[in-house]
Amino acid sequence: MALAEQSLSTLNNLKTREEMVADAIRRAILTGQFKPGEKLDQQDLANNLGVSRSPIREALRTLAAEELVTNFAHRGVVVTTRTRAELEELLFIRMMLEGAAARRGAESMNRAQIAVLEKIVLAGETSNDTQELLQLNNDFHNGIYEAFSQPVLITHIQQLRNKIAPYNRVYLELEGRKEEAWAGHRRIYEACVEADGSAAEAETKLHLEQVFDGILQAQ
Amino acid sequence: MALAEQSLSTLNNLKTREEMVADAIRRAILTGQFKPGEKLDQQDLANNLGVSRSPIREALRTLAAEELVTNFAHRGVVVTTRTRAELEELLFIRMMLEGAAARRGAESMNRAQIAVLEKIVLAGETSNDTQELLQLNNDFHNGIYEAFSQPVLITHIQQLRNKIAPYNRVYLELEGRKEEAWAGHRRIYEACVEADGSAAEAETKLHLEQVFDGILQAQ
DNA sequence: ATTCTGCATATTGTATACAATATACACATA
DNA sequence: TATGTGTATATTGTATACAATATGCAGAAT
Repeated sequence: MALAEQSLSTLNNLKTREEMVADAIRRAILTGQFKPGEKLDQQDLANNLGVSRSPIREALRTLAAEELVTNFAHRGVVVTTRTRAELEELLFIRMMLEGAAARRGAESMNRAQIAVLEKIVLAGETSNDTQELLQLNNDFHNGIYEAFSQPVLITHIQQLRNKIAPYNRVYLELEGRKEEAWAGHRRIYEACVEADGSAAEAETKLHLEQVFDGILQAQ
Repeated sequence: MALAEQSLSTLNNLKTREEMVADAIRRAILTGQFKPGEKLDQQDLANNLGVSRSPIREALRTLAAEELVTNFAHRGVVVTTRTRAELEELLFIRMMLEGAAARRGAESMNRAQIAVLEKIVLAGETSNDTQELLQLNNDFHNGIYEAFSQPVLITHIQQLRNKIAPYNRVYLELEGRKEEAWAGHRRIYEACVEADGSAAEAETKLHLEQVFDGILQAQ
């Protein structure tokens, strides 16, 4: 094994089991492998991931604080389910934060960042794979938000999106929604090209409103 | 022991040790008993709270996800410290969310809720005890936000305030800040009386800006 | 004197053992 | 049959034992 690879692997192993377990379960929830309402058995998780219940339990506390799972004392952990009203609240908050972030992003993007964004838009407009589209959607928004240095805001937005993620998988498969979403992305992209913060904010809010409409419709 | 008391006590004991521990440590951080940067020794906590390390560790994972503490693998947990830039970001987010919440609150408060708010304002204007003023400040804002039913938004705001709490204790002791803060509260209160959402939002943002100015000045 | 090396120690991370609670089912009772 | 009660069982919650890592200091090397 090459040294570089070895040290890289060693670095990865520096992550504790608790961290790796939390990442694995979080990923499973975000990708829809574990669905809302599904019970997560600690011993099963431990067996599947090859660790004891200790790091499993600690990881579940982390995920519970992120509201991706809900813990019922003595009864177990389930993937969080959300009412329509709760989703609406989350979507409202997300609109405020992402609107503000888009404004700042559009005002501070450089050419290289815009070029990356353009490639993502083109890829999104032509792709038809749901999994890939979800990834491109993430890349697009992150491409804007990472243009400026507000790590706290970005983290908050990401966590909000995670909370909604289990509910926006169905949405993209609705007729016409995919095209609608990427038309919105293109308008936001164009606002970025012109460094027009107000337009970026307005288009982002409009775009999210359409997305949310689809998500709520799918419930 | 009276039956009512007993059953109440039993209900309280239904809380797991992990929950009680998390509450205790969270409270200690929010009240300034544990200060930013302070290391939290697991065994010490276990001894002081009369439990084993297991519930302590799980509680610390919860608090870490809330960003009240920061975990360094194999090195321990410390109360989270924040840079000025991070505080500014948190304050910015809080302004957006609390502004929106104040608008909705002002538009939906009933007479009883307004009467409660008035008492809080009067108490705040006359009190001089820092601890009490912090509590009254909480009560005032919660009094508005709980007037409407948006539990998700309220939770988010509360968590944001918790993240900042360790840094806003010094502020109230700065000359003139206490009066400034309660003058702001009164203006927000008056906007609520008139059910003027726009004014409530504007006054809340103004109020928070002043508070933030004080917090940042104290750093 | 300063820097490096290696070991001792303390603390955290993980596994396992044990206790407490909730659930389900059998059985009794009306 | 329907309802209630008790007990067995499975799962979670907690304590303890053990492993792994980081830290600090003693002593060596320069």
